[in-house]
Amino acid sequence: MANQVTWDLWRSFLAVARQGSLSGAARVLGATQPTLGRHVEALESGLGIALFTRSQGGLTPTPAALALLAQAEAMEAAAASLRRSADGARSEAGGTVRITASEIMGAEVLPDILAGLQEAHPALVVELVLSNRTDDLLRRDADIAVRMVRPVQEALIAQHLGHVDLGLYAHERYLARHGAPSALVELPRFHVIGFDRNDHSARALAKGVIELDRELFSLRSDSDLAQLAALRAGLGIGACQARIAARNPQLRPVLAEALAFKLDVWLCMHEDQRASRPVRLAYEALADGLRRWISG
Amino acid sequence: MANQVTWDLWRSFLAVARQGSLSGAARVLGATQPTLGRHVEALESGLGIALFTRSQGGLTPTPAALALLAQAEAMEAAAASLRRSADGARSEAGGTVRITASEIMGAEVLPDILAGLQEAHPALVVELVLSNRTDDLLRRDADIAVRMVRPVQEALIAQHLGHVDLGLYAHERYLARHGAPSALVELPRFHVIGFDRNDHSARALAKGVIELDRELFSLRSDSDLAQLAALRAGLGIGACQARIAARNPQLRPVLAEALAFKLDVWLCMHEDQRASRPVRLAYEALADGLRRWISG
DNA sequence: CAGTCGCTATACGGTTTCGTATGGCAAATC
DNA sequence: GATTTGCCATACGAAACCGTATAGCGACTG
Repeated sequence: MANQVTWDLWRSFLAVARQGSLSGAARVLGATQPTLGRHVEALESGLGIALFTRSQGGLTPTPAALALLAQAEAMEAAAASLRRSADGARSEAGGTVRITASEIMGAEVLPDILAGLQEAHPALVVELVLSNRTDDLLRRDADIAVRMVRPVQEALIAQHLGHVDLGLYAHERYLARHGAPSALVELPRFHVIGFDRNDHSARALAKGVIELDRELFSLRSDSDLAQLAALRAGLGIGACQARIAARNPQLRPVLAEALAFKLDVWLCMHEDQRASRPVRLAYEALADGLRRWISG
Repeated sequence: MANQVTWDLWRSFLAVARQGSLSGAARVLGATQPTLGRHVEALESGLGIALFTRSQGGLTPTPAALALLAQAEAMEAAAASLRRSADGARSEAGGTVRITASEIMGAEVLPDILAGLQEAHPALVVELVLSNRTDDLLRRDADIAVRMVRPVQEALIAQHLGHVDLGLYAHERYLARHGAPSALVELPRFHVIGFDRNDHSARALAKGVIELDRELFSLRSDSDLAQLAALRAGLGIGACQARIAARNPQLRPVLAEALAFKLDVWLCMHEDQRASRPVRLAYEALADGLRRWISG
């Protein structure tokens, strides 16, 4: 009853909630099922609330536990961040750095840059998180973020690297079969590849340039990579970075004079991580590589 | 050597780093000095790095430890947030809610609103953090934030409540002695109260309206409350919310027709906390009270 | 329908961890 | 200059914790 709620109990709580069973959590944490059972019991008694309903098949989180889950994950992210930083401080050359970027940047642009980084510093381990969420950094899910919007948080070091040009493209096979629109108003008669329900990237992309309506698209996907793959496969007309399109000569610009966006490229990291050598190395490599990518 | 780095070790690390001694940390955590010594030892051996240099007077953090400190604090904030949420889920009426706001709002506007909340829900405990930093919420240093800028993070629930009017004011005693400026260009000849080194609020306040130069001010303070106090004491001309100025009839508007700002008022909370009853109660009370304050 | 699998709950012995007590050291104090 | 204070380091007994083993239950399978 008067038991202390130690931080470790939260780790056990998180594992049990994720695995759905004491046994599963025990396997993940390298402990045993009775131990996890005791931890959950201690946490429940320390907090004074029920966290799981026990059944023979496992443990089901109560609504109260579900409400705590996201915050426990934030705590876990902080612990993981601490571990990465400490590992980076230990060895002179090694360490792990966790980078988040948009799907497109992460899959199409960063690999080349990271390959060079890996070659220059073989002991460096890079973790790459592809996500369009912009709050990975503040949740400490990552050390460095490549973003297309200007970050506003004061605790971040942010650097504007320039901008990439975007435009509409289509595979030459598609254009040979369906022709090409000669004006924006013709677009609805073609197969347009666009977002499904996530209008976030679209909002950032087309600030008042054009009214992007979900209904316009004949192929919808919230995965930018799926959109790019569809574009390459000749399914229709879609948006793409000019430099990425240039790598595939079969992709031809569409309505290039009528429609052109640009996206700013920002590189961000935590102020705290300034002293971390692996993070600094990766940051420099990304800044250098992205600048080179931007300028061609 | 092959020891596990448990989450609790970070709590001990944080306490030792803060207190500067094992004994002091032991007092804070309710443990004993040998235990804290063992924890630090285990953490250092688990991470493979030295965290403190021992001396007879206490323990001094190494640079590596200092680099980890901010992240450990983030972890602590997450743990505290978990505890608040759990406490709120336990009792039907009670719980603790942590609110952050700017100094001015927190000292001049919120107390009245919170008094009403306290009266309606006596078991509710309110923690008020006055800070102009905008990242308190994401670091989980608070549950609810009253901010004057639009938050951009997706994980936040944000509500625009309206805007407050700002203008320049001065005490009638000051005006009687020094007169009042009749145009903006005359302002440098008067005593102007403004910020010291923190130009953040100024940037948000005067977006292109007027070039605010630090040299313009004859009284400089980064504390908004100190600025307000100086204004009330008749030290010179300074910016103030119109409704706050109206409560003190001796404060007279200066250059009201030439200079008028407005600040948006936003109320934010974490998505995660939607299920938390005390947070929701405080959120509703703040939304209601602030709207009333804004509309007069 | 018997058999297997996966889970939780409980009892018990071993190990880890903690707290108490003590020694030693440096700095401040009377 | 003796004394007190505050600190870390170490040794030892006690308490808490963990893991092993087992029983019991339900669901799925052949």
